[in-house]
Amino acid sequence: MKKRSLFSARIASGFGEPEVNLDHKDVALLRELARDSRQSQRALSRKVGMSPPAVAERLARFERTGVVKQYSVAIDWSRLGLGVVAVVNITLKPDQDRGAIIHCLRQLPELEQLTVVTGRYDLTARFRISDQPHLRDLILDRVPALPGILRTETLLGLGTVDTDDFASRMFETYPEGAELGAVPAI
Amino acid sequence: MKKRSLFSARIASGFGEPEVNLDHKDVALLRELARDSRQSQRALSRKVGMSPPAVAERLARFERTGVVKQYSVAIDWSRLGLGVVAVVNITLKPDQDRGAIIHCLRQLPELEQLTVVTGRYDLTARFRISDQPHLRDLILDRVPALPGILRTETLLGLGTVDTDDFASRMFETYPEGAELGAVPAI
DNA sequence: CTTGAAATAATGAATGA
DNA sequence: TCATTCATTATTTCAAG
Repeated sequence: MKKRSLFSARIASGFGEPEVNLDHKDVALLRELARDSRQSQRALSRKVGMSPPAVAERLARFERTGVVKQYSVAIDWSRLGLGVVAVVNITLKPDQDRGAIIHCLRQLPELEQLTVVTGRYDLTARFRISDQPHLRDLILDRVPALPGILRTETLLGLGTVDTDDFASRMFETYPEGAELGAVPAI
Repeated sequence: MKKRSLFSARIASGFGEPEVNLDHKDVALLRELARDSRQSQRALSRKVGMSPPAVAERLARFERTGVVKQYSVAIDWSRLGLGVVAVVNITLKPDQDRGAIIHCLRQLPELEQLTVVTGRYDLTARFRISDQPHLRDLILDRVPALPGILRTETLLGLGTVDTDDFASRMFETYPEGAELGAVPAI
């Protein structure tokens, strides 16, 4: 079966920003950063077989080209009283301005993810909350109060797999010797 | 309006792990880490008004108590040829073992997020793909081939707001002087 | 990209609040 | 008990090859 090229170098057809080409050492570096972004350049240099200045230069290039948007931290929200996830599929009123409602939804601190979609719904929002009263307050009071929403459909999360480790897994799919840019056929 | 306590100290009702108590400096530290997790302990110590060893001790405590699961990196996937998101809502066959299908879905490298839910669907999956052929291969061939899936409903992503910055925004909602654990009423 | 020297940062012990 | 200072060790950065 033909392998699919994911990390190929091409220009994104006029929209957005140009794509970036990565070599094996870039992928190895990103894999290590995805695993632990706080390790030193020296530790990284040992793992990918380069000198520390070479690592520093590549990290700077990642930031310059925008491949790395930021170095962040994965929080266990259940330890901070925000262990409940609610997925809310939203249908907007016809001719509703998406920008306005998106702006309003962004004001809600519980919003974890908001995706504009085509299909059965117009938006899918993912909220992180603490408990039933919190859910009721959000779904029955605050979200319906927003202008332009025709109806919502709430799914209560029972557990999430793979929340934060897409990057780790994606870069780990490319072992040291593999052909760059090829996802193994499943 | 009553403020909702999010970061309160309590035991998570017998399930999961105990919750963790944070003070103002913890929140300030997590806010800085969410903004840039690669900055030095010195830089962190200056920003939160502590000595570097005190910062080191708190970072170690975050990891020990599990509040921080890992230090990660936010990738701009559109720069790597994975700029398209597809949300797939999945209904399982009755009496289907969730574990098996979840295990299969996890094998797909394109899976970015998988949430077990109650409501109209049984699972909602979020995939990251490159283009139309990739989407067709995934949605028409590989996902339906998985055992136990009754039907799927695909939403094509047109754009995502707030993918990675939930932590930043959540911790920024708690400014220096604010009462710990209170989300401002909207 | 690598090497080595200078600047900067992390770690741990001793100490004071 | 907790945070700070200081000395030691480690890392980052810069210049040169």
